[in-house]
Amino acid sequence: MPAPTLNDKRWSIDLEKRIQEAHAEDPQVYAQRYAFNPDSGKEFFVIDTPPPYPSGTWHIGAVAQYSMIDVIARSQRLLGKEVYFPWGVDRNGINIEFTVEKNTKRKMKTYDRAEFLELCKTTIETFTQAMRETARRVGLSCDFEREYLTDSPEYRAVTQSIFVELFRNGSIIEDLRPNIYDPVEGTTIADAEVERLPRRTNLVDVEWVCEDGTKIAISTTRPEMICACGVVVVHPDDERYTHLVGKQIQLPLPVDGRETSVEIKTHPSVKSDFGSGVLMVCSFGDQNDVAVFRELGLTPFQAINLEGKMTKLAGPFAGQTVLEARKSAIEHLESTGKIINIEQREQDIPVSERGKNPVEIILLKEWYVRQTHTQDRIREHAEQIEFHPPRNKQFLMDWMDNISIDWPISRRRWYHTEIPIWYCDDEDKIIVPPTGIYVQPWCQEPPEGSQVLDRKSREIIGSFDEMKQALGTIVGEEKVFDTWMDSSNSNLFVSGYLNQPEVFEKAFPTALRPQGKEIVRTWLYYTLLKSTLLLDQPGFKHVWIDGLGMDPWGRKMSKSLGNGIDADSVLECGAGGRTGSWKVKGPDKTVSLRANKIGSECFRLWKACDAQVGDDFHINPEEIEKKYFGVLTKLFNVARFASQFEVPSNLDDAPEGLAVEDEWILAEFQTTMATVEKAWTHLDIYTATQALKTFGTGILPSHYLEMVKSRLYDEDKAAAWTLHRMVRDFMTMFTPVCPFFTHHISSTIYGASAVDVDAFPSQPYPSVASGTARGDELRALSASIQTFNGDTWGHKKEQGISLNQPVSGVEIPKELEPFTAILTRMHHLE
RNA sequence: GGGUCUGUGGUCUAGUGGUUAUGACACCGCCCUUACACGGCGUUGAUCGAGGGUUCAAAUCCCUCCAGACCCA
Repeated sequence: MPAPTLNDKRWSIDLEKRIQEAHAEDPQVYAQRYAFNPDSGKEFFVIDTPPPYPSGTWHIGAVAQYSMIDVIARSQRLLGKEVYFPWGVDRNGINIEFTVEKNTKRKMKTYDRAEFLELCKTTIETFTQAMRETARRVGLSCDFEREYLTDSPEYRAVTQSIFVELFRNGSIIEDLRPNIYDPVEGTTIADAEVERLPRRTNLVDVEWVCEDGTKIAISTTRPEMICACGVVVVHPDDERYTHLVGKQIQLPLPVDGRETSVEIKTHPSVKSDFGSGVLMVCSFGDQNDVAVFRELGLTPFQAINLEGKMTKLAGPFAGQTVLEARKSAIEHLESTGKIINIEQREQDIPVSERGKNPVEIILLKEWYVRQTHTQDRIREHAEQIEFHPPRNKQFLMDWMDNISIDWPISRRRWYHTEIPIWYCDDEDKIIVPPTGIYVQPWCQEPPEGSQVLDRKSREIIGSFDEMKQALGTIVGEEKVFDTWMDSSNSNLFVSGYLNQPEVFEKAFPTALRPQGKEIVRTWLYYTLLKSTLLLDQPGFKHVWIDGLGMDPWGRKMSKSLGNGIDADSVLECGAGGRTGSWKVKGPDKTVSLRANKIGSECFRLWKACDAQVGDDFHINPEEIEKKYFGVLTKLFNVARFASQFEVPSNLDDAPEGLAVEDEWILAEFQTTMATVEKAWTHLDIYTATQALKTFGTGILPSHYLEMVKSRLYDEDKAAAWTLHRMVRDFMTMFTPVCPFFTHHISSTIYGASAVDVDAFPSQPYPSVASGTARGDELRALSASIQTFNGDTWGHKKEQGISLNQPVSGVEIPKELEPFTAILTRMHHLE
């Protein structure tokens, strides 16, 4: 018997790692395979990959999602596209600031700004390195050479230039408006960054007295805000209070610097059945207050300052923090006998997503991206984008329906992109840098080429270099951008906006935005907003929105629940014979999970096969191994079996004299090929992988191989050609899912790697293709063949005959008459 | 409190009006058969979350409820 050219007895994690290391060894070879080559003449397929944020370990769910983006990248290369699969790292933001504060036990604002920035940079670099390694380990075919960092001067320059462009076209404005503010971290935040946490609070019923002496109770959880009360409102239909509307009502607490009573008005937002049905509206206790103030045209009071302390307005409580003032206010009300009732209540209060601090609404002069005026236009653009799965488009639409205010983009933090503006003495002129130059206005003068603009009209007045002397003292902006202001440029950046105009021409709208569904309202929405405001175009051709990685019981993985699974431990499971074990907190008790071998190929196969895009997926290493490692073993062995037979010198053209079973399996194979090609074209990973798995572990080995074994041993040329042609093309089609597996097999047996193929394999035997009479006729026999084989194996078993022993009394059905010879030989019928 | 999505054997999953509901894993039974025992073959096992409705016909469409996830107030 000839020896197989595939030496390894079976697929293993050590083999996987050997192949992987060899793959990355030569940067030239790597670049040849995976780097973006804009001059290739092929159609572009630019992927706007989600630049991960380095913070310790990379979430296994995100790694799984990322590996599917890689499947898309590789499948598009296979379909002949020039793929740009960038590797970017998102490094701006408050997270790294928190990490540094925690590590050094010092608040950011106690540092020298430059010193703090340096600390952030070195800290984030160590996290970034770990992430690069995981990315390679899971087999991402990114263009690592061109790595981009969102905190690099190049990236930040693009953000700043886009800001200037948007400012000049009127999409960005500065204004004094109520903003959501985190007093602990000292910064404005956007609506999208607010979350809600349950807290116990006191609901206090306070007695207020009307000018006519009527006493009414008003319930509030925020008595300290009474000093900012601008109006007391009741529902217009609430007959209990009709007679009081228009009257003045006395504030129950002392105040300083404002009138001591307010008018009673009506407003439809009041819930008559809540408490007494009377509501005090303060600037600003919550978002509803903001809306009422705006609708009634009231002048807001500033009760809380930037440190989160009460202003002069609060009279005796001025200078206290919000919480202290709340306590003092209750004590004061109690001592004057104005408290009717206090009850403890569970309430969801708004906190900042990053710092978990209760937020306040404060009037601040900030920069905004205008968005309320352009929602319909974004919707029109979204209509032109293909969503995968289509239903996840709803997340975007729902969020857009909720948008009622502009997007505040300025932040009072440091490790972010600086707002590129200098203000002149006269307050009428501002200075902006030239396009493509990164500036830090808090510590730099405007660079050469900067321009002076009119602050109101946005017109260019002249060049800074010429006007310098006349401008007097200039002050650089200290504030920075919201990180989403950077992230929402990612598709522009990777498509070559500003830096490579000739590439951008062909690359935009960006082919694909893959992302998780939890950041639809931020990353996806803001990116679409930008492309609408800047270019009046949809940002993407396809948006691919995946579900979240959950624990084995379907719960979110989190540190506090103790149910996380480390990505590296799964990818390394089985390397060097080391098994993996995970202790995961389940709903009832801690469960110990064990697996012997997984690795990147098995992990990718699992994610590709186990869940449709968009569904949340459960991550259980035991299941990954049990369900999918065997598939790799099987496919490996089919290839190993094939490798012991000589590879025909001409694999492209079919030899004369194919047997009927060869034609039959080729008919089946070509149907699978058609399914796979269509699925890869439509970014449908699940269907492609399922089709390959079903064919490769089912009908091919169980029926065809068993049938033609004896012919192969007899050195039958037609059988060898059929088998080798199928194995080669199978590996090619499968390469997006398991690149190292298929690379190894194809280059070992056929001398050419499947990962380098840049055209989908052609039909090996067109005369039995889908739609041909001959092909349909043969495929119609598949069920019969499988049934007949199953019955015959079952019959032998019943008779206690081993499979290689002759058996009598088995009838071959009429429709399988053409297969009589081969079936007789296969089952040793007599 | 509201919205969106999801709910199919023990586990995961296919199936968007039409025979007896797909497949995988697990379980159990049998088999070392010249690629593979990290394998092969086979048997169990689901009133398709619950209830109601539309229809000749419902896992599939509609309503109500329950559970979970995500988002929002």
